[in-house]
Amino acid sequence: MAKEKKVTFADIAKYTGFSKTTVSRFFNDRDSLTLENQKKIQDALDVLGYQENKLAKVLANGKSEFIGIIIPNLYLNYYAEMLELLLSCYDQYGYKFLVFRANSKEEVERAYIRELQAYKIEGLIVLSHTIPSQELAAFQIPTVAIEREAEDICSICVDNEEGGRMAAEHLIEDGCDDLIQVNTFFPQSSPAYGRITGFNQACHKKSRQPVLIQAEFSDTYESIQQKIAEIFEQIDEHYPKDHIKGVFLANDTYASMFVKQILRKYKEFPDTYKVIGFDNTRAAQECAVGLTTIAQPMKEMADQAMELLNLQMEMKKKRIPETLDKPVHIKISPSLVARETA
Amino acid sequence: MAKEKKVTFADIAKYTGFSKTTVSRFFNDRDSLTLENQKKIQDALDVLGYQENKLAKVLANGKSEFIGIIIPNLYLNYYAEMLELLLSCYDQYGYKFLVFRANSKEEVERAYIRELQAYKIEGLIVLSHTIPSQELAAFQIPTVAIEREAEDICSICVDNEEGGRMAAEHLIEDGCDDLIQVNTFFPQSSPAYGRITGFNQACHKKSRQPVLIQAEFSDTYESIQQKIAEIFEQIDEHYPKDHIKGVFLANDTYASMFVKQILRKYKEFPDTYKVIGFDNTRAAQECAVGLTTIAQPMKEMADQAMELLNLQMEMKKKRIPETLDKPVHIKISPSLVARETA
DNA sequence: TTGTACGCGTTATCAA
DNA sequence: TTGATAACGCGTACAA
Repeated sequence: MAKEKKVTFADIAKYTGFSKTTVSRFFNDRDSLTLENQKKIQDALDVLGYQENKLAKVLANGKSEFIGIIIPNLYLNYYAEMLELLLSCYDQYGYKFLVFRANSKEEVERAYIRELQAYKIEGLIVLSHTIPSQELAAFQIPTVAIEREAEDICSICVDNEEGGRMAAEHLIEDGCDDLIQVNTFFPQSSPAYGRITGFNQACHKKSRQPVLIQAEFSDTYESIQQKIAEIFEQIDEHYPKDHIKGVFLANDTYASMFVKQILRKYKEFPDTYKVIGFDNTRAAQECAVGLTTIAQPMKEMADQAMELLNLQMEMKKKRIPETLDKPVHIKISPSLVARETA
Repeated sequence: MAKEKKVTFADIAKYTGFSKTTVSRFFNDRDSLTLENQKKIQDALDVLGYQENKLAKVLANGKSEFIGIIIPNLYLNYYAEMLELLLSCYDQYGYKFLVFRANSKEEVERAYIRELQAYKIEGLIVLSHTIPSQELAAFQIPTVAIEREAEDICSICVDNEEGGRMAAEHLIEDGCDDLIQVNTFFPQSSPAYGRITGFNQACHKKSRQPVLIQAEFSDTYESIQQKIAEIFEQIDEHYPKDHIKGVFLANDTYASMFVKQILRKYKEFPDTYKVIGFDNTRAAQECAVGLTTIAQPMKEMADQAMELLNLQMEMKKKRIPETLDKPVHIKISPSLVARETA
């Protein structure tokens, strides 16, 4: 039956004989109190069992220290790892993260953002692709996009063109007869589109003709697996058995599935297939055969994202709030991690 | 230079000629206004561009709608999937999730919880193992533990004993000569300990002598992989080549790595190994060879966790707050998913 | 170095 | 059906 007695500044003010202001100062400007009085207040805090209320604090000073994150899903290793890296930034910055799982419906995600605004988030990290950056920009919240279309907002992306080039060059050097890309459909505004152009460019430079297979990949793991199986069959039937087929897939998960199909059919990984994934997530490490992949430096991307976001947040908190003149776009160079599949 | 003008109830009260109270009612008890006046206020809202401030609301009514989540990591598929399922509950319950990544240091995790308390979370979901349930209970926050020690708090766990039994029985039926468990060190209070006892019991029932290999698995993927490789070598050298070795591992990720080691050595998955994992996460699906595993019904666990948490939260919000007499522990039955490895 | 008085944006209580 | 007023817990000018 013990009642929940919330101890407030008023209580500890009464207890110590100071005013609420002094108590407040104890937390925000400790040095302005004498050591003796600091101790008095500290004692009162302990005795009365004070627990701070940051919501009240936020209401008073406007700094929520909240960052909203909208992330498509966590079954793709890439997003899970990125989220983990972002969350880990708490220790450095002290921001708290309100996380929403995007669900691809514009209206719903819009509602998520409204909710986040209602909680006075100071910043927003968007990994979901659903809402155009133009609309996001209009919210007037410091925002950073990671690996998505971001014309009107700040962004961190891997240099996808470079990645595409690296993959193509590696496959060509590896003696591939056929150069095949497997990817999803996405608009040219998507940063991932750069991979396609980069891949194609590198091929043309060597006077080679690349092939692009695009498919609709839905949300569930099973259906993706199914689709990959179909694509493998298609490739395996269409190209001559003795050709060396170089296949560059949209991410490690897809690539890993592709490798699995190859193994299912050929038992051992044959010389006639070269496979390259993208991201270098743990999916690449878990792959049955060491998966060659284009690595995104995830840690660096997460760090830079937080730095860029923090910059905007700090600017906005100044006495005369500032804004970036125009969105900053940071491109991070990928690197090729050569393993067994290419 | 457009100034950030925050529109408040006061503004729309002035605009419409009503009082703040009436405006508040518009949101919380719409029907108590005439339709006509509802429309007036709705118009004012649109015209002035009102955005709600839930922080102020929370300060006034005490309901933050926050749930804190403390999760060990997201590189293990199990946690990532569970987090995704939990986050998805927003649509059903409307709770917002403040997510912290645990880091195994008691002091640090304690600080996380203090921070969560400062934001007046209404509930807490703990997947991390660091802080004993007794201490967690003392925080007096509605709490649910998922798959961890939870003597003094509510919990959702898979029936680990049952899982261990199923694995043992399946391996025995499969004609295994040796019955080996690979697991981490954990205290008997850990729910996962039940797997060991369940496995052993089932073995003894059939007059078989199980073997337990325990090892310290650290945090990074590489080191885990290394450790699994060592264990595989150890097993492969120690047991006769022609014996059928049944190996039951702590989770799908470990099992998948183990399978990978087998393949590395034997190219094809041999008849002399039977492998069973645990969880049935995507790691099991991604495994090179279809991995037999003990499935945790994750969706059901997440749903029940939210339901149990919500129950406690609702009880606490009553006019005369109630509490569960004693912690509720829900055990969910696992199921064996037979694939190719056993 | 400390205190007074008011504001932050909403809800709750009581009255009309 | 509506309104006045006091909370909620803390920060911040401004004054002392």
